Amino acid sequence: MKKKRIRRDRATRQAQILETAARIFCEKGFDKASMENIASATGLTKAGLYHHIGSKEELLYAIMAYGMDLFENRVLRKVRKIRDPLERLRATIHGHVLVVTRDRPKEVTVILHESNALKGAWKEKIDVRKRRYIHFLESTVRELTRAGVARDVDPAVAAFALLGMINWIYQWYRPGGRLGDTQLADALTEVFLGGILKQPA
Amino acid sequence: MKKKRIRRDRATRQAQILETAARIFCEKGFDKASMENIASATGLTKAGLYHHIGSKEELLYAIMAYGMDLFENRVLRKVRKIRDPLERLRATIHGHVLVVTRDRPKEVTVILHESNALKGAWKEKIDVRKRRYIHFLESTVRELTRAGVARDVDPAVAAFALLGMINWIYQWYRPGGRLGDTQLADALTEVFLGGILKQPA
DNA sequence: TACTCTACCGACCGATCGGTAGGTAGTCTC
DNA sequence: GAGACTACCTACCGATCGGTCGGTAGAGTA
Repeated sequence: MKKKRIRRDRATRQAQILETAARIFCEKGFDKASMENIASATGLTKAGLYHHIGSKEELLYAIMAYGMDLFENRVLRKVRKIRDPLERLRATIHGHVLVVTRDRPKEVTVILHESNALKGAWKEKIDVRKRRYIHFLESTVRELTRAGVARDVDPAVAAFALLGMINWIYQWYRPGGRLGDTQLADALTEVFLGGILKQPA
Repeated sequence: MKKKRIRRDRATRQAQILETAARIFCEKGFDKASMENIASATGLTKAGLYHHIGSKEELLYAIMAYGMDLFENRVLRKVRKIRDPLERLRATIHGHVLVVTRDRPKEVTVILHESNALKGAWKEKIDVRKRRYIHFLESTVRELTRAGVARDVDPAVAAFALLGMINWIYQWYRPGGRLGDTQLADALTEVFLGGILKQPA
């Protein structure tokens, strides 16, 4: 019996490949996931998969870029408009935590865990976007310090401390457990703001 | 011209292999580091390397176990004796940060980054030791809450927030930079304690 | 119907991997 | 000096990998 292969149009396959590859990279890690794994999970052969993508590394880049798009559209774009730095920081933490726990855990996990698998120009393009976010956090902290709301904390340390808290979540948090995602977001907001502000919120 | 091979005794080679392999796993990642890489960096052939170790995975386990030994001896063993929970927590944070930044960055990085490369019994043995540390942190936080010193924060969230801050350090901190390691330890202590205590220290 | 476009496949390639069998040459013991 | 021990090497194996080549079949167009 011959396997029935399904033909799809370009855009549909591209989306399906990104989704599937993100899942498999996330489960097995970039190096241990073979292109054959991804191809068959997509309902294609390896050669068929290569009709749509250029290389394994390009596929990884596409997943990361998609994850960054999502983060920037869903979090950064909205909070940049907020004038009050305290409210801006609150909204950022809340949004970031929810992206990590609820929206696109696979793409985010890949970004966090496989960043060293990317090289050269591709790595640089992702790193630039990460750095932009760090600077955004740092300058928000600086604003709070200048306004006398926050203690005189090193903005870089504060930014990386926050990033560490949030980016570590994927290592332990499992949705559907005892802790809800908004609860987690609130708790982390409280810890971080308590840590840098002069008086509790 | 024949290469002169150097003979060493068991213990010396073992230590040298662990050290070298930790460096290479750390630089290239577990999957991309080949046994040939490690062998030649040790001054051996691959077969010569296999005279000393059982498998690539066992080597990874040995590195992680060594890193955990170090952490437990240098941090946990000393702070467990401290009666006052606040002082105990302070000493733990300080010690943990210094292990990550100063003592054994390579072994620690391997533990943090390659934990999924281990499987079955080996993974479980490392995970048990990690979990013991988490429980230690949680119960210290619980003590502080019961004593009325800390706010009524979820001990698990607090523990993982702290772990996230500290374990993220290896992603961005470079020794010899603007920031000293004790400075960093103090700053993170301040942020975390400020985040969970009722009043600033 | 004939031509084109494109999504896809079967079969294959060279490279590299973790790991091993069997031998060799120093060193230690008596 | 004989024998045992052990640290190590040369040469090799089967498996798997990322990637490619030369097609093929179905849908769209004229």
